[in-house]
Amino acid sequence: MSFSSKLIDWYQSNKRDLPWRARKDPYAIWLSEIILQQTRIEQGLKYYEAFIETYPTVFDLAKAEEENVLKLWQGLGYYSRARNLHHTAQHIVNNHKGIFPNTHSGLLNLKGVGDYTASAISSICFEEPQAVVDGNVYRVLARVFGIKTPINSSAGAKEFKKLAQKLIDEKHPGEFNQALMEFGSTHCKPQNPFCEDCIFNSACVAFNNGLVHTLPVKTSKTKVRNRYFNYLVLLSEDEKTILKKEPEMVSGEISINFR
DNA sequence: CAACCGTGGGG
DNA sequence: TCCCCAAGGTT
Repeated sequence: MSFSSKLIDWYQSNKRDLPWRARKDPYAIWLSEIILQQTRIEQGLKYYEAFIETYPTVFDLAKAEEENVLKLWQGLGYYSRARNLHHTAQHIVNNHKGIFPNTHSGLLNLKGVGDYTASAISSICFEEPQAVVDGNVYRVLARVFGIKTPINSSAGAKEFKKLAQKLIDEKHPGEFNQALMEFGSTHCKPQNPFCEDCIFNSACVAFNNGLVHTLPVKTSKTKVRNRYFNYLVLLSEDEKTILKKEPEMVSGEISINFR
């Protein structure tokens, strides 16, 4: 049985009942995808409900005041998403008669829509086989296939997109994409994944080599941290610093000799 | 490609 | 308290 078949079978019986899964119209899917960018489903859920209720169609969103859109977005973070959302709704209404582009490349032209979101919309709404690669997909593929390429590198981005694209079920791309993300989100979790009860554990490279907690690999970016050091500087009567360097000084240690 | 954009939750 | 992570995109 293929990777995609096993995955989709798992999805059929394990998927959560989420409101946007009941529809395939690009407005609802686009709205949900923008809201869910870098946002947990539990957090985005209320906002999706509020937006779809307040602005049932792209026309309603387009004619809203930006101020009101931002007000409804309040608390979600990444506020440029809200401005782009409103801007794109007006663009769709004014230049495309309210009809969303129906291809991956067409969707990519919309503000706030990158490769991930264009792939999600085109696969879910138009059955275009474009693989999504989000944090969940990185994790699942890195573990199952034992990929050690850092996910936050350009090489990693290419490699994972290529693999996901190879694995995708071209007959059911939307289903496959959602299944892969759902699997990563609720089963192949970052911490304490359910490896003992996993459809891939006989083949999973990470599971069979003790790498589950090692993969995916992420290169640590140099993060700025405020550190406070206290120095004691001793001066002699003639303003000379009294400090003697130790030979063989260990990096990071400072030695001061008093005399 | 690094930096930046936000908030909430978990370890 | 601190760091990581979350259905990413833009500059």
